[in-house]
Amino acid sequence: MNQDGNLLTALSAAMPDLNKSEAKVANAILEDPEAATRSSIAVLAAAAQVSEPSVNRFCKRFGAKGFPDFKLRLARSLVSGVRYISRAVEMDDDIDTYPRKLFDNTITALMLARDQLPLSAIERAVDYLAQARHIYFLGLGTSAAVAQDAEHKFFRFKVPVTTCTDPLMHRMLAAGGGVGDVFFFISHTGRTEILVETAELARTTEATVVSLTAEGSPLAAASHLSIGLSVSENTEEYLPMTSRIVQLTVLDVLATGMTLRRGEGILPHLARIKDSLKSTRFPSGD
Amino acid sequence: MNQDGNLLTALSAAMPDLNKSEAKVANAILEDPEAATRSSIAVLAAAAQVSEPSVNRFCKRFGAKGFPDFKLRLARSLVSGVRYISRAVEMDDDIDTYPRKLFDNTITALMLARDQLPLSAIERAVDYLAQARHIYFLGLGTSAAVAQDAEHKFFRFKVPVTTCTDPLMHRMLAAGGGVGDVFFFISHTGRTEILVETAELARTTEATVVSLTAEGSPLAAASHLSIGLSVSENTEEYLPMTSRIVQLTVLDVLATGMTLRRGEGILPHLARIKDSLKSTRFPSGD
DNA sequence: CACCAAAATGTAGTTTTATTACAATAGTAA
DNA sequence: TTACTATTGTAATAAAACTACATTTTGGTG
Repeated sequence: MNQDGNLLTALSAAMPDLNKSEAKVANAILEDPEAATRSSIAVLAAAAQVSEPSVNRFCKRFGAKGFPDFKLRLARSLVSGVRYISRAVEMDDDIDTYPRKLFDNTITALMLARDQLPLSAIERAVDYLAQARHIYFLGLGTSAAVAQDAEHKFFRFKVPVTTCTDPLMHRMLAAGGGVGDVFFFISHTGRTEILVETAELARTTEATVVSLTAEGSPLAAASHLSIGLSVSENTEEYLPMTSRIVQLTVLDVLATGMTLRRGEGILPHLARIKDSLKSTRFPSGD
Repeated sequence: MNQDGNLLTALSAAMPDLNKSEAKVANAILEDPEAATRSSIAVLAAAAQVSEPSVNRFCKRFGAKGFPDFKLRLARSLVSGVRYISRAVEMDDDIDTYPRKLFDNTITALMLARDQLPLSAIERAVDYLAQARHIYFLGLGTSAAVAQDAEHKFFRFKVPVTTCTDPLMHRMLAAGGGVGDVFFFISHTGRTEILVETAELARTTEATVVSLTAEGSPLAAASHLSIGLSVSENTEEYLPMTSRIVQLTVLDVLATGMTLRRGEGILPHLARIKDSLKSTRFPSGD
């Protein structure tokens, strides 16, 4: 798993589990990974303010044979050209700076999510969705847009899909849930009271409650199944940004899972839906 | 910054100009570059049947500071080739495969977009948006969800923002456009007839027409300003996937551009909006 | 063909770098 | 507090890379 999983994301992900000197080393590396690949163990140890063996132990902890091997892996991870230390946008950033930062932050968020994807939860979610008689995507605020996007994906599988943004409507829908209904809740924080209450209400019925939300949140607790995303709040200064992108991508994964579950047979159907739009468009060159 | 020309290619290219022992080293490396990155200078020298200093000289000849530096560059060259190839999901992919593929494809799309971002168009778009009296985000299908997301971002800047998905409503809104109105069209293909017609209608008014769509598309042509995204259709088998993610990220960039344009003064306002949601949530642990 | 550069390659020793063994310290539970 | 464990550092050792210089090879010349 070390072979492919990006080392930088592994570092950021492991941060909480590291002890003092290990954390120092991790920080020093994340600070300037490029420089780290060019440094000797002594230089890096100095930069991190720890002893050389600490750096060495750190490397081994991450599955490397030793420091040189670690540097090699690091170099490989760097190829993508992403700034891993998610630098926040500053007020005096110019046009050459902030777009790149935003893209890099988003890319980093996706890489982190990719490396800690709760695959078994996803698999079970696909099970539920594939067997659903009716799917309800419920979200508020930014997540409402995500829910709308999900609707646009899942109706293609010949399942009735409903999205709505009215919390009162949510409650009524939830109260009316029955066997085969899947209530799919989407929430960044997983702490929005009305949404959690709606989830609890849905749980009192025969319906299945699935959520795509923060790990360990009240909403996750209220669900039969939760696809837990570990949220790095710090990057989202004033505008919600990366979290919804991750959510959308997870929904892509679920939709793809549906497609695979349905087998080859569904492909002509999907193609037909896609082709139905052709006549609404100006002919394309290619 | 880096001499990014692939090192392996450079090696093969330089072959004819190399002397005997250098050629031996080159061959040994090309034989198994992966192994070369893991070997010490002694091992590689043995494999190439030359002395260690020969290997060292060889490295310097190719612009490296020394053997370790050379290995680093080699390691980089080895990944860069593969990284950017996006792999399509196959019908027999399993849970360990397709989620990763989807994430990788999305990440790749973002990296590509990042590297060819039309910065000047973005800058001008921020100009328009910052001066707008009213912003209309118009999109259909998947792009409707993107438009909705945009609405959730831009209303925060104290500008009236309208989104709607009804094409007839679009037309009426467009027809009523005036000075200071910005019609922001979002479309993956840029070829949807009704949308292009609406854009053309809006152009007959005093309003400004901006579009986030495929480069060189009819919609782009119909706009005062177009933020052109080069679309790689091939990855999108049956469901639109990566394009909307890129669109969303570009909208993040625009929103951030707005924030920067407005200056520090806007920050308390953004914070207030964010805080307004606090009371709707269960208290968080941290 | 012998001879002499000049280039190429190798040898051996030096320096740098990484690792290991072990000691010291800090933290934790009895 | 004491004893135990986990963490970190010190110093010695081993490994790797590099340099200076010796040797060989190559190619041209008398």
